[in-house]
Amino acid sequence: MEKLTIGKLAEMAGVGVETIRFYQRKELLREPKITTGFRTYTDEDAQRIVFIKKAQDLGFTLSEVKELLELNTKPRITCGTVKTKTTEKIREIEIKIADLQRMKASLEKLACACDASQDSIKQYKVQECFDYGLNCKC
Amino acid sequence: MEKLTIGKLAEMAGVGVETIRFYQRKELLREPKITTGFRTYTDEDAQRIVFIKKAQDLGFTLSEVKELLELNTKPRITCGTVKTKTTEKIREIEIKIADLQRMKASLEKLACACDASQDSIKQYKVQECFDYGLNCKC
DNA sequence: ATTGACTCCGTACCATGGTACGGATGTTAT
DNA sequence: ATAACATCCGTACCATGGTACGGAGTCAAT
Repeated sequence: MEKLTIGKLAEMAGVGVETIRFYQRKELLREPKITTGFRTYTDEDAQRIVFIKKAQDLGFTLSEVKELLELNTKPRITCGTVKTKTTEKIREIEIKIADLQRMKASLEKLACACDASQDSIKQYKVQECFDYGLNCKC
Repeated sequence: MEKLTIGKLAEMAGVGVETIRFYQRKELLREPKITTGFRTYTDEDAQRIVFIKKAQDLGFTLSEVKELLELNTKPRITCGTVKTKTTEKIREIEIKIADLQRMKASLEKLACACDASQDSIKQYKVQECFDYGLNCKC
């Protein structure tokens, strides 16, 4: 297992040094003991950061990510606990997907309205274009 | 055209008074002259706020909404401009949906593994679940 | 042993999208 | 005319997710 300084870790994980310190303050990342003046990190820490970033990209907030990560680290975690948390997250994801699909549908109507009447739409204000798009039957 | 106080406007548009003042500071909303001690607003202001909220619901940030609204004041606004911005948003949303669907599939495997085996659960880490999916056969 | 790069640490600051406070002033109803 | 309420205005504050600063300590090489 490699020993990494905070700078190396940051580079490996593709984040800034300050971000790592921020995650430690937020308890998303362990704070290793200072063995020799500086802290030493491992590959696992890098993987954890990469995971945080990935989950974040998927629309999870840092506190949600923290919850997810706690599924691993909590002692005496039972199958039931994992399943409950996981199922909760699945529900949340489903809601997010539904929201995004609703947004997408509205935007598609808007885009379609723009296609439909190239000439006449030019006269419209943006608001009207939105209204037209949102009520458009295409 | 009705004369509205800020309170009436807020009520009409379904936002707080402070939100209106905030939008004015952000130049999303005009700041009407104080004719008689208080500012007077019109229906158009209400419609503008409603538009802002609508666009926000579609995933536009306030500065993106501002850009959209500025298309009105600029000459030769084309539907194409709106369409380009809209299409960009649609792409963003599609990517988010795809990511969430991948994540959901991974979490479903995890939940399934919880059902399948009580002993092996400790072997599974959330990260692995996200990264590679579980080796679960269910 | 000194330079230069890196780290440590607390703290301040940034953007986003608001929300709250509170004293002064204005309007409206009784 | 006086109470009751609304508005005005600057400013402070909130959460989220970081980013930057600066003095001090540490490490590794020349």
